[in-house]
Amino acid sequence: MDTWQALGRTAQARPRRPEDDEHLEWILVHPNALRPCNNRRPAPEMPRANTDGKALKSSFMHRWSKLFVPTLREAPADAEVASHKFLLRAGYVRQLGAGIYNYLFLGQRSFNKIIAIVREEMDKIGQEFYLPGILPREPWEESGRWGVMGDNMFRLKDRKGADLCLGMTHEEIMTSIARNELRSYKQLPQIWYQIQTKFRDEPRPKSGLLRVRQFTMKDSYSFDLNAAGLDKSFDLHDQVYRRIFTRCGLKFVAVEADSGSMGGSQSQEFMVYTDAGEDLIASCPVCNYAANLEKATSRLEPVTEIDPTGDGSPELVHTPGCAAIADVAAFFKISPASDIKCVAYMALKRGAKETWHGVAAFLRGDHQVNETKLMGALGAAELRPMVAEELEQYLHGPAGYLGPVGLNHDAQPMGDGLTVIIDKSLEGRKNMVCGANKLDYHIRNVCAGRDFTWTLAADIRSVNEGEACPQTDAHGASCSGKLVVGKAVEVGHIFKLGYKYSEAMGARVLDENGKEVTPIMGSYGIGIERILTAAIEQKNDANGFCLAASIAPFTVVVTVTNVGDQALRETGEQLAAELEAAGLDVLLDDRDERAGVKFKDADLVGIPYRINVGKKAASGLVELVSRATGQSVDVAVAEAAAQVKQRVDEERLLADSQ
RNA sequence: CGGGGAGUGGCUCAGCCUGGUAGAGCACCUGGUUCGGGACCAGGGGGUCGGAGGUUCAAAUCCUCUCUCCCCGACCA
Repeated sequence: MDTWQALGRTAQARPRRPEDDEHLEWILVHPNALRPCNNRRPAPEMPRANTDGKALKSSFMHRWSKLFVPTLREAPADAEVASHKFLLRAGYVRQLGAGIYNYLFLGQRSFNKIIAIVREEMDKIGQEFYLPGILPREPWEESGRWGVMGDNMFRLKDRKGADLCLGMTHEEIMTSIARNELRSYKQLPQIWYQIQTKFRDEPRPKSGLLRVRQFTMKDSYSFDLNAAGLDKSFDLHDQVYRRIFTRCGLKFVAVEADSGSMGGSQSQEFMVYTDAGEDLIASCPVCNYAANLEKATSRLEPVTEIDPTGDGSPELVHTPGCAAIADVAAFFKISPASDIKCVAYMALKRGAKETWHGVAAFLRGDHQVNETKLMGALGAAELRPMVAEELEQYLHGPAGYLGPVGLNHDAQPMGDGLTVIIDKSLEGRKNMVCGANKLDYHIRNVCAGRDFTWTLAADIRSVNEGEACPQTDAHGASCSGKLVVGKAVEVGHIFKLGYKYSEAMGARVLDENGKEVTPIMGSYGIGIERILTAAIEQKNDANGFCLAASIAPFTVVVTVTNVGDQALRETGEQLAAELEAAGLDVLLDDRDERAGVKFKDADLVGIPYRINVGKKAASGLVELVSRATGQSVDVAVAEAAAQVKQRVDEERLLADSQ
């Protein structure tokens, strides 16, 4: 109210002009325009009960004719994925640079609604903080991540030359607060969260808002006394995340995920299936198994070993020109499953200093290396293929003819010599074919363990679609399902971090025995714009997209088909006022445009309900159109508001019941 | 970072090969006719052709360098 009075006075200070009212109205409609940082708080509901005077009441209405909603008939050529095209066409966003976007009115409204849902749910389990986006170097040095983050971290210097970075995640900062403030087990558990801008200098921003360099994240961090406590915090987040995504109208799956460089034991991603996604998910249609391909396993059918030749001992065979698996298989008339494939890498180990180590990975000819798993098994930070000289140095052989027989390997991974790592599916295998580390030669009758050994055996392969589900039931019986692989986008991720940060940064509390202990941590993220993007990817058609009422910028648009007709205009105004009174976000399309233009625009921008005020209004009827189904029903003007309210309430009820 | 593509009014694009000083549709402004799925007529405004340098009497067009954006890959707590 202070704002309104102050503005009122300013406006009165000079002779009133007709446009003053309009301008005043504009500001009143947008109380946030005067807030310095409306990103931090959702648009507060205006205190409707406290409003006085007709002017204010009527000014509440959002009239399309007064708004800036720059819809585009055609999508800019730069946009490829559906969500990107539609966000641009619907006037939600405009691009400023690669992976950098302006949010316009509709985009920001939708955004604020998503944030409001996230906040409402997160407040049930945690406490909201707000940490800075610009961060000093020191905490990152303490955790060891100043170096690890590499070029993905935006770095800058202040005027004194001190190093700063733009926050890409906040484990360090939250942990520093915990270290400084938490003293006793009695203060645990704690769940602290924030909704804040993150910066990541992505090597390749892409797909509109799917991979960007500045985005908004809800990130939370839990501090518990012990593993059981962490399990609880993790489960709380799991439950709350499910509610958040459900309320936002997303169809999602929770999948097992790789922990990556975050460290930690368990991690779960919340994924939305869409071809625009960058992740591959393996899931079982029979049981509930679902995992990121970086993590997924499968049950392999036993391989029928081929018969040995000669006395069964390894035999050198001249195989000219057979460098590829397919050539070798054809030459020996065997299945690729009986061939041993070698993929040779140089692996980076990060410690006090960075060192590169030779690694030879062996697996079945018909399998593919999963580099995420491989790095995990090795404890490597990066991988790159060996070059020819390195192949010669470590394996003494040329590409295409590499094999495990006769290799000198280290006993421990990532030593000075060669690390030989085999996929578990090779253990116990017999009579296989492999390269001889000699141009144009292979060896047959090769048995794992007898003819070659290894530094370590691990699961380092990617599962293939159609392989058997790895799950077993309570009685130990195998699941009968076959895995299917689909593309998805990650909208949330929850991690059990363990002690990595609390230990590194020296956070300690006293337990009930007065003994110093390190709290155990979890970290949990939700990408706010990815919710919007995923929702659009999930529900769009030729005309535009459809958002759930919970996250749409407006719940209902009242389309006055012909504003030249005063009766229609008045009916529209009145109906919109009723919808407002019912607590719905209403947009009144009072533009002097042809009906077709307004219908197209309404469909484009994703508002879930539309009420057409047209010819039938004379007989007291309007049309209620659902964007999702396209279905239209005639309802009495007097009933329309209640009908929309009922549908929206049902949608919310449905979400709540899940 | 490797590979590919593109920069010409706000948007989509033509013109470039074969140099001669910029065009269409949509959008925008004015007037009129229209008015239920992106109307029509008439008139009008708006572009140093991403930037720099060069060749030439003359460059959107040819050459060199550079910047930006998009796609594939690498990468991606």
